[in-house]
Amino acid sequence: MEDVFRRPGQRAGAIEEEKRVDSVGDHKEEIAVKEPVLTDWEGSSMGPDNSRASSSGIKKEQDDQLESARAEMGEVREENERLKIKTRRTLQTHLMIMTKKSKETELVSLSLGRFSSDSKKEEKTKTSSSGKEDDQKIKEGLSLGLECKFEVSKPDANEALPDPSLTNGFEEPKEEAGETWPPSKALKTMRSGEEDISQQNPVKRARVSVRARCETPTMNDGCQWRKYGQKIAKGNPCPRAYYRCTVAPSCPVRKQEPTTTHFQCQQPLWLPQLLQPLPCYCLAHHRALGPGSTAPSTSITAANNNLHGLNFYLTDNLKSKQFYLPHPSLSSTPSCPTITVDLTTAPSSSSSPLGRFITNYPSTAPRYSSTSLSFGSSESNSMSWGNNLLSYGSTQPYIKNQTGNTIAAATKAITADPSFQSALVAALTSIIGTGDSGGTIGASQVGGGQVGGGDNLGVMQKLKWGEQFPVASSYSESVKGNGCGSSYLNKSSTTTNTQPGSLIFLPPSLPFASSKSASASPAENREHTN
DNA sequence: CTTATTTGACCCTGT
DNA sequence: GACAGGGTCAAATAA
Repeated sequence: MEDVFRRPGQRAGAIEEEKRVDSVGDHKEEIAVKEPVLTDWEGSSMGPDNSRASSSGIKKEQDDQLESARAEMGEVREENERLKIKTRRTLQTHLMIMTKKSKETELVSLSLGRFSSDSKKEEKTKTSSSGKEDDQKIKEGLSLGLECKFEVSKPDANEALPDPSLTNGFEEPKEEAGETWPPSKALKTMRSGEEDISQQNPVKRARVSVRARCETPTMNDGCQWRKYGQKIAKGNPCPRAYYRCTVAPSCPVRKQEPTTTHFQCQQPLWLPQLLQPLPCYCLAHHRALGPGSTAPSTSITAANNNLHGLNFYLTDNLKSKQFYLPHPSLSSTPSCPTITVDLTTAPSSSSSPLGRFITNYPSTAPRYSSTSLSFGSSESNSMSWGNNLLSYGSTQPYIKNQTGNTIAAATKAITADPSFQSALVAALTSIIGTGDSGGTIGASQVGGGQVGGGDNLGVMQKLKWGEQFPVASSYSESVKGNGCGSSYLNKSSTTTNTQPGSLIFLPPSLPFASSKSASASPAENREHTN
């Protein structure tokens, strides 16, 4: 019986156990109540049979029995009390875990709601709603609006869950979401590749958690989108919505997104969610794109030099932009590596020299210590994450400030792992999206391609009209002729099958030279004919 | 009345 | 050339 109490299971089970504890207590109290009856019975039954025995002897015997029974009862009661306390503690622990989990879910769902295309409807709903609960919700929304944190904080590692099934339950939805979202053509391709990887390394998906303060009340990407079409993509139950930017009448920027966000509340915050609030590419476009402007050759460099943050350089011919991730931390559980980028603190003023990257690059490192991050060889295309929080520091055996490492090596390392590509892209996108820079990652250099800085449109167009990137080409198959860099940005997130929106820069009236043809897109044809 | 959204049809591209 | 699929247009509809 004690074993039952000393093996607390899940919450429901614990409650049940508490009931059982109570019932046991009742039972023992029952014993206590019955005790006199027993003695009465003994006395009554023994009375006539032991009439010859001395009454004092019988009394002694009864007293002994009574005392022993009482002593036993006391022990049982103590034990019962101990078990009750223990069960309560267990329940409290479960309750704390559940509360924490619910808070996480809240964060996720609320943050996800931010990029919902129906933000106006949400606002309407919120404002029209009444009642204390609704007010509370509104307050939550407002507070989130003032400081929106895209954060999925996993339970602390030291708070070990009593039952692993709790963790499993938390991780489960993402798989379901992946399954309920049949991928499109490109996704199939990507998934097939990823599934192969995931079969070999079943739990190596990187999760990016970005903590960022939002300067504006709404998590707006700065563009005003107008829906102009909707289409059901083959193999995708969710129709794809087409939006065009209406900031300017002639704005060529368009984007496409899945029309439903239902699934998003079912899963932790993965890359696609982070990518959904698209940064205002069009603003950069409006700023950067002038008549006769040319597309600069742009490149991105990921650098980490101070070991306390990530610095991303976006450089082009004219200028370079540096994006600093103040407090990135790479944590992981055995099932899910997590990259946490804390943007809530002020960036350091220290700038970094170009050309450093965070990683050493052992060519043959199949497995790493629990506190190290490293990149596997390109053959295995795998990246292993340790069990503990990964931080950049000089003490890390594989994470060193190595000036000798070239960017090529870094990009090679990144190229080796798609999840890290996605993570990096997501991080960069989030940063640039929240920052005031017009810089936009057109396509990630992490795949050996190019990235747009302030004048990213040229790169976008360059991407769109022809030049394929080693990574982008594999990720944006569905875009086909439109190898749009931003499409890659978003398509890259389709590795998790949530099919985020993609952004398309329609060809402006600029005579971009293209390796393909000048009429790569139907829209362009139409524009020319019209 | 204005503006935004929906939705069927059309066009283009790739196979 | 036929077909499939994606992207866009534009009339109809809703707010």
